Amino acid sequence: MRVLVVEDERGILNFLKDGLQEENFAVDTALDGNMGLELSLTNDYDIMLLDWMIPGNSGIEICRQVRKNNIETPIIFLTAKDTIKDVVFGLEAGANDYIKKPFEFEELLARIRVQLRKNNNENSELTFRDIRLNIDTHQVFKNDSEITLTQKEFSLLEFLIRNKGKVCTRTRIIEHVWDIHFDSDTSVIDVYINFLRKKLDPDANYISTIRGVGYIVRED
Amino acid sequence: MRVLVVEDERGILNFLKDGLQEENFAVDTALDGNMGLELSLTNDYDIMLLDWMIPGNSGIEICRQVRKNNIETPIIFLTAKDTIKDVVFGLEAGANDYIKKPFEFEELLARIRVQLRKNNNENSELTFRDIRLNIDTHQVFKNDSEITLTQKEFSLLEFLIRNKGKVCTRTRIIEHVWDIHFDSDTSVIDVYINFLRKKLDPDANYISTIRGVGYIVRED
DNA sequence: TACATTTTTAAGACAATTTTAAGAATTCAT
DNA sequence: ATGAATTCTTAAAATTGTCTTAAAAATGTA
Repeated sequence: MRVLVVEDERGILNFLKDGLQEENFAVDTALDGNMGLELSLTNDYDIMLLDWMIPGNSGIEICRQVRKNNIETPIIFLTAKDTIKDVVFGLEAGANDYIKKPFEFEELLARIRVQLRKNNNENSELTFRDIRLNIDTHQVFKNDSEITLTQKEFSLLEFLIRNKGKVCTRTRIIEHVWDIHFDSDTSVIDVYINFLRKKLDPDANYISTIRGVGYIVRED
Repeated sequence: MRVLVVEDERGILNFLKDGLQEENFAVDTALDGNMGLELSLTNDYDIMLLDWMIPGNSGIEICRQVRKNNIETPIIFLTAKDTIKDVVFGLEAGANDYIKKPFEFEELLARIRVQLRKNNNENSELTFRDIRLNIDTHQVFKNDSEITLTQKEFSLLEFLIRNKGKVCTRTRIIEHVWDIHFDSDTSVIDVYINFLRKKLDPDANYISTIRGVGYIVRED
């Protein structure tokens, strides 16, 4: 899951970044509204967190622009207490939720999950053929027997399954799972696809390669 | 838990509906007082949220009618007015609480819980495998023999058990158990996990580590 | 104040994960 | 069939996260 955080206080920004990365989000950050607007329009995020009061374009301005460009990505505002009255404007501008600073990280996470769940119509369990993947417990089951995955393996599988039936290009994988946004000649994806295939079932074809494009998981 | 929300601003109504559904409430909504009154008298709700100023019967009118029909369901007013006069008026009409707009969703939730709790008596004992943890007496038992835990050890174990079956990330643990809400690189969690493991049973695997993510306790 | 207990810090050992790199195998276009 | 490009596989190196101590700091108590 890829998230954009626009926040001008460096301390809070880092706090959010670390916490979200710990939750396996790929995190992009911007310290001002201009940078934030640019990123929000040129990248494909799963959710955006915007501070209300930031230099350059304000959070609400970014929100308007994003919606004007028909980008439906859920937006959550981070607002200081004295600007809570403006929340109504925020919701009108197309935001999906807001949270008052100072907030608990867990509450933020909960709200993020609410927004992500709406689009995906999911609880915390993803399934694919006989594979069940529980986001909360970080467990993966194949026919009720557990498969132990590392963090990166888990994230990769999660991303593939969330995009079940769609080809995941290498670029999108490296962006969403590894948070790398520049061209790099790494073979780390290949290696991890290999890890996953081995762990899921060395013989079955759970993850198909689309040569020159990427990978895809499909129901039968 | 079933809740009725009467509110004429569609945006706020949807916001409330979504938020409450996320909290596992069954939500009925009405956009005006007439509809609201009809629902309130013909259905059996656990709690009602009434906007003060709505077309048709006002919130306070609904409240009076409900009480006149001997319905004791807790009622919370959502009011833009914040003068003491209005509050007194509302409470006299039979409301149990009120909340000023704009309000924080968390605060509303808290107030709802207060009302609902009046009918519920909570159990103060948490259990996990052969471990029993009594919140009131601050005692921990393993198979009827007591284990002495310090404050922090107790809090940590309580948090883990309350989240039984879910991964507790370091961020969440440090927020809930240590009340630290900023980035910090402390190893205090590791140390306390170690304390707990030793005290509970040095050999058994009560608390599992999920590398790169956090810790989790699971029933077998 | 002195003492015992609890909490926090710090650091090295250790283990697991992640990344790199390079040769082998496969695929595809010609 | 051949060569170029792409992907697979493996092993080892680099990195990171966790565990375990021990000691320091803070807190509570007689």
